Amino acid sequence: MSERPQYLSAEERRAATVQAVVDLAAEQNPADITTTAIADRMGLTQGALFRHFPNKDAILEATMTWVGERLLVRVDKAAEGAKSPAAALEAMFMAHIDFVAKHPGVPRMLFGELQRSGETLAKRMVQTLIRQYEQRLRRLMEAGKVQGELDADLNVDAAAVLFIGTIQGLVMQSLLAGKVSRIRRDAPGVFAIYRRGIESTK
Amino acid sequence: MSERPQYLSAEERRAATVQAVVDLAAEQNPADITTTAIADRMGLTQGALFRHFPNKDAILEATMTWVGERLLVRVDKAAEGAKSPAAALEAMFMAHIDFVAKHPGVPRMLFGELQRSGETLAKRMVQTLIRQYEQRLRRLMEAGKVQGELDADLNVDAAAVLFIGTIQGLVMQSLLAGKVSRIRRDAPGVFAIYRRGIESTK
DNA sequence: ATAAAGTAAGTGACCTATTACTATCCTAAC
DNA sequence: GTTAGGATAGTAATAGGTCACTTACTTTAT
Repeated sequence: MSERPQYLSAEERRAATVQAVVDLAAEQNPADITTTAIADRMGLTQGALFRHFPNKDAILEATMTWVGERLLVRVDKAAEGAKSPAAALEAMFMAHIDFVAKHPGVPRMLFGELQRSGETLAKRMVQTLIRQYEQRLRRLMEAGKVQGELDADLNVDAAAVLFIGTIQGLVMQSLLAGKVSRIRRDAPGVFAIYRRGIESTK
Repeated sequence: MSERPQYLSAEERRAATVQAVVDLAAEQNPADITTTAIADRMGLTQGALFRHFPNKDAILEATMTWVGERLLVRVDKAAEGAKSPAAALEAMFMAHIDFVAKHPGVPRMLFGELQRSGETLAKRMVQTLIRQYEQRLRRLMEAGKVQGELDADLNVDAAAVLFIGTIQGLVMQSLLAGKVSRIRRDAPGVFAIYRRGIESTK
C-alpha cells in the first residue's frame, strides 16, 4: 500500500487510457467523452493525457486498435472450435455477443465513429475492421454452401450485412430497455431466426 | 420574386427548421449539428432560432415528432394495402427503406438520441416511437402465425428486434460504403433472408 | 401602432491543447 | 550501497476556440 503517488510507464498509461475510454463508453454517450472525463476516471489531471497521446484522436485510434484486436481474436477462436460452418457462425455470433455484453460501449463507439464527417484515421480503422469481419463471415458462408449446410442460393453479401445488423438490433434493444443484460437474454432467439434464414431446407 | 427579405410565420419557420435538421443529418454527423449550422441552412442568423424554440432540445423534439408522424403514417399505409400479414411486413419494410433512403440522417439521429445520457424528452419520444413500431410488427406477426403463413413457433419479440436490426444493418453498410444508394440496392436481398427466417416451411 | 420576426454583438460555460513548473524514476559513477 | 542528475510522468494554470443562449436594437407585417 503505497501512500505516495506512483508513476506508471508510458505503455501502462496507454493501456489504462484505452480501458477508461471503453468503460466510459459503456456508461455514457461515447460522442461526449471528454479528455477531462477520461483523466478523472484514471485519477489523473486532464493535461497528463497529452504526455502519452499527441491529441484526442490518437486516444480513439488506440481504442479502435484495442477493440479490433480483441474482437477478432475472440471471434476467430470461437469459430475455430466449431465442427461445421453453421456451428462456426453461431459460435462467432455468441462470442461477439459476449464481447458486447462485457463492453457495451464498443458497438456504440464503432457506429458513432462511422458517422464522423472527416476522413479520420480512427474512422478508417473501423471500416477495415468491419470489412475484415465480413470477410470471415463470407468465407464461412461459402464453405457452408459447398457443404450443403447452408442454402445453396444464399446471397452471402446480404447475409453478412444481416449478421451485423442482428447484433446492431440487439444493441438498439438494450439501449431502449436501458439494460445491457437484454443483449445476452435475447441473443439466442434472434440468432435462431437468422440461422433459419440462411440454412438449407432439409 | 421579392428583393426585400420576407418574414415567415412561426409555424412555417418551425417546419423549415425541422427540415433543415433532417437535411443536415443526412450530410454530417447528427451529433454535431450546431444551431449555427441550422440557421445558416435556413438563411437566418443563429439567434433567430430562439424566437421559435426555447432551446436546442426543443428543436430536436420537434424533429422527432416530425419523424414519428411521417414514418408511422407511411409504414401503416404500406401495410394496409397488403393482402397477407407476410406481404404487409414486406411492404412495411420497403416503405421504411424508402423513407430512410430519402432521409438517411433519420435512423442515425434516432440511434444517437437513444444514446444520450440524460432523460431528455426527445429521447423518450424515440423510445415510444420504436415501441409503437414494434407493436405493429408483433400484431402482424401474430396474425401471420394464426394464418399459417409464418412459422407457428416464431418468437415474435425476437423477430421484431431482428426486423429493426435488419434496417440498422443496412444503414451501417451505407455508412461503410459512403453511399446511401446501397440501402435501396441491398434491401431486397437482406429482407429475403429475414423472410425465410420467419416463414413457415411449406 | 403594436406585435412578431430578425439582427448583431455579446456572455458564460466547456473543451482541447499548451506551457511552466514539480515529482518520481532510473542509471552510472563513486 | 548511495547518490547525482538526466529523462520521464504528472500538475496547475491558462490560452484559444466553439457552442448554446441572451440582450438591445431594427425590420417587417397587420
